[in-house]
Amino acid sequence: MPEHTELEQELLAGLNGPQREAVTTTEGPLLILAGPGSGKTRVITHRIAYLVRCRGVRPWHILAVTFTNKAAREMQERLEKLVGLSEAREMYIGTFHAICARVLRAEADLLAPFGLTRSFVILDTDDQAALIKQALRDLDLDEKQYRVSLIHALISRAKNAMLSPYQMAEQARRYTEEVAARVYRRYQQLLRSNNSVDFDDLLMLTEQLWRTESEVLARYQQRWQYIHVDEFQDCNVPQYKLIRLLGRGSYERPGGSGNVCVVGDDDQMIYSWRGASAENVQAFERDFPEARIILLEQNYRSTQHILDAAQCVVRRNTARKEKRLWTALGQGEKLIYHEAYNDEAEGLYVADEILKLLARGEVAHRGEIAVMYRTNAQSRALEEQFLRANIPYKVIGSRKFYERKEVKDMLAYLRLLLNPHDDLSLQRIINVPNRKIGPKSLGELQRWAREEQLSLYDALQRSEDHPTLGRAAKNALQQFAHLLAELRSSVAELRLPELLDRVAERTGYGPELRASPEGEERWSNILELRRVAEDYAEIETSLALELFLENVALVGGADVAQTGEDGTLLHEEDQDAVTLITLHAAKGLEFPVVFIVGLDEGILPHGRSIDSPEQLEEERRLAYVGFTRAMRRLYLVRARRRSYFGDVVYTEPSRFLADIPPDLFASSPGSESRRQSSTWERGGRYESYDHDHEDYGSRRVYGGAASRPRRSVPADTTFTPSSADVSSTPAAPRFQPGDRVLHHLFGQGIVLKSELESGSEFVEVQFQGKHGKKRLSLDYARLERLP
DNA sequence: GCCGCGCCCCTTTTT
DNA sequence: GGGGCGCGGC
Ligand SMILES: Nc1ncnc2c1ncn2[C@@H]1O[C@H](COP(=O)(O)OP(=O)(O)OP(=O)(O)O)[C@@H](O)[C@H]1O
Repeated sequence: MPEHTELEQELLAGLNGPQREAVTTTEGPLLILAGPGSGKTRVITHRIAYLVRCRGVRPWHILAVTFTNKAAREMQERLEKLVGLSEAREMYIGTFHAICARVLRAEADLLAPFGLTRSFVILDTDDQAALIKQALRDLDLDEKQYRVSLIHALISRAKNAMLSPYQMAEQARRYTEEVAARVYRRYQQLLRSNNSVDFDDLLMLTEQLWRTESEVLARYQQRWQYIHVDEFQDCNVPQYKLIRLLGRGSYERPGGSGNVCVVGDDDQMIYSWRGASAENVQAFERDFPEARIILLEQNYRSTQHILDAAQCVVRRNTARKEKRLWTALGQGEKLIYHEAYNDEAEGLYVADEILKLLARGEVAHRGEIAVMYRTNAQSRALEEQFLRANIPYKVIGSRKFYERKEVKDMLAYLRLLLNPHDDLSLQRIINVPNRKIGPKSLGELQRWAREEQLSLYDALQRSEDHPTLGRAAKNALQQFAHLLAELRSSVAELRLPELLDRVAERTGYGPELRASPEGEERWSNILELRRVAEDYAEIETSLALELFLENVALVGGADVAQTGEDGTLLHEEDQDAVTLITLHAAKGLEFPVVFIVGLDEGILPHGRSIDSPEQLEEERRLAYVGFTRAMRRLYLVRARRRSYFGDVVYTEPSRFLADIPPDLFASSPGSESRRQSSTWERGGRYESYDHDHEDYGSRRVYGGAASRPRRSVPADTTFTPSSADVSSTPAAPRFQPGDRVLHHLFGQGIVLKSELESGSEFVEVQFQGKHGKKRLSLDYARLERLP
């Protein structure tokens, strides 16, 4: 078939030898171990495209698993480009948790033994904590002594090791763990009586279902015949077991296609705290002994200086296999190191530098820039400066929006409509807005519900029969019961966005917020939530509710972008923005320009990891992951003082800086920041030139250890950007006025105009229906041309 | 029953 | 810098 060869040529054209081998080895297990930027993810996407377009594999037989939502979205987008929207939509691409949620929901009939029904809800972190707290109270344990966060972490660790409460108690190595095992038991009871699951349950229950129900497993083995796992090094035990079951069946009942392609890099293993372990690679080799192993050695992402620096940091880890990694992209620019006076100045420096990059045209779009940090808390200092400098940015993985009270309240209503036995949500909103059902009435109702073995919802419906509650309380409860029943019946009548409207209006929550000026912002948040719900308007409402709530729980909603001026929330595709992201979430991504901030002892490596050699190695890998995200320019930034929980703390430079040979650094760009640049004196003493010269001499310097190899001055040459660095973008517009287009959210539309602006194409599209006219950047918007 | 104040702890990292 | 929680005043 000649088209085949042509297609094949096209797909294989952008691949090197070993990559081609990986892509065309479509049958049997495949293990790809390779360093960053070597095209592992590219192999997965091209392999999938090859399967579908050259080997005639139907797209619904394809499964691709990622670890973060962002990675799943990126892969979906890459595949849409390679195989087209309609085919890509038929594949299953998602995180383990999302896949498990989908499986469990689909197998609703078999959930009864687990104490769940189809309408189970996935609890977010806060709700999980609330249940732990409840469990502690039920067991008469002191919350001060047994901190919720600690107990929660211990329970989660046990669940990820697939231990039952009983097994956890047996294996307890300290008293706290024994107590946690008791809490675990109660916590599971509470979860189930709420008809709810936590994140760990999703994995464990699916594994259990597949392991015990062989016909069910067989169906999924039939369905997903080509399995791909990205970032395999971060698999934990239940996740690996899922892959094994799907690809090879259980020891007792072998099965599955055996077509399992896993790709990973042990130097990028950064989730061992979540149960990831290098043992999974060994397990894979044991369980799939015939696996073809392919190594990739050429890095296509970064320039040599960046790679060198990254490898110098990770090379200090013991017990790692050295991998060859080279780039043909040339030496490239040197790294830029900057030391700021404090964390505020750190943010200011980054913001300034970004403005300069844009002004000089060294970077065409803000989207080419990412700022990475170790802890989420570090984003605030950056955000403040970005707001001041009017730099649009987006914080990836920020859950802030979904943590707002009004948003949580609305979501609690929605969850209750789906799953009336969600006592947690009912408790939350029974008196929101105020309907005179205070803690006393609620407490009495709960006590009674427990006594009568009713869910809170059923108890509410029958509150007339309550023996002791007074008339006023009963009236209030009855009225609320009717309200809920009425809202529940409107699920059948309304689309999801309209359902949200009805909830807001009928509960009186909307009117209350709109009535006061203070409520205005909160009301606009509810409108924002409604906007997210609009994506589900076309789907049958009860299914839409399920999907919407699942998405909120697992994805934490859209990545939130914020404009400079007014702080309004905008969605990702709406504008060109700088990315703010944790090092963890950045794994698998790449950006032309990367800033890593907080290269301080205590931050990176994090203070909690400093005492343990294993954890310190993980910090090193984290730095490695961060460095290797950069394509052509890498900034390493730190602050000498930092506010920590309010008070000021002096920091020392990260020990990782000392691992980088000084000749890989350029000086700070520009003359005015040269004043701020810092240097190490010959004696290893650290000295700074900006602001003041107060003597902090008693503080120790540079990693604190005199024995540390000391750095000399990073060469103090002026930084000159090379013209080759300016990224090139197409000179001709892709769309013309009159073109018919399809957008994944807004549907069909007609291009009104198209213009090129600093190398990016912007189109104005008139969409059909309520979306109306929109201006989109083609750098972000996914637009398909329609014939 | 509501609200405001002050105290405490908190921070890894993600689903 | 901030969120949760308990206490005390209205
Ligand atoms: N053969 C190739 N020719 C040109 N570009 C390539 C080739 N292989 C990979 N690339 C490019 O290199 C970059 C890195 O690829 P990719 O993200 O797949 O690497 P990776 O191994 O998954 O990296 P990481 O481990 O850091 O996630 C991408 O921009 C990709 O398009």
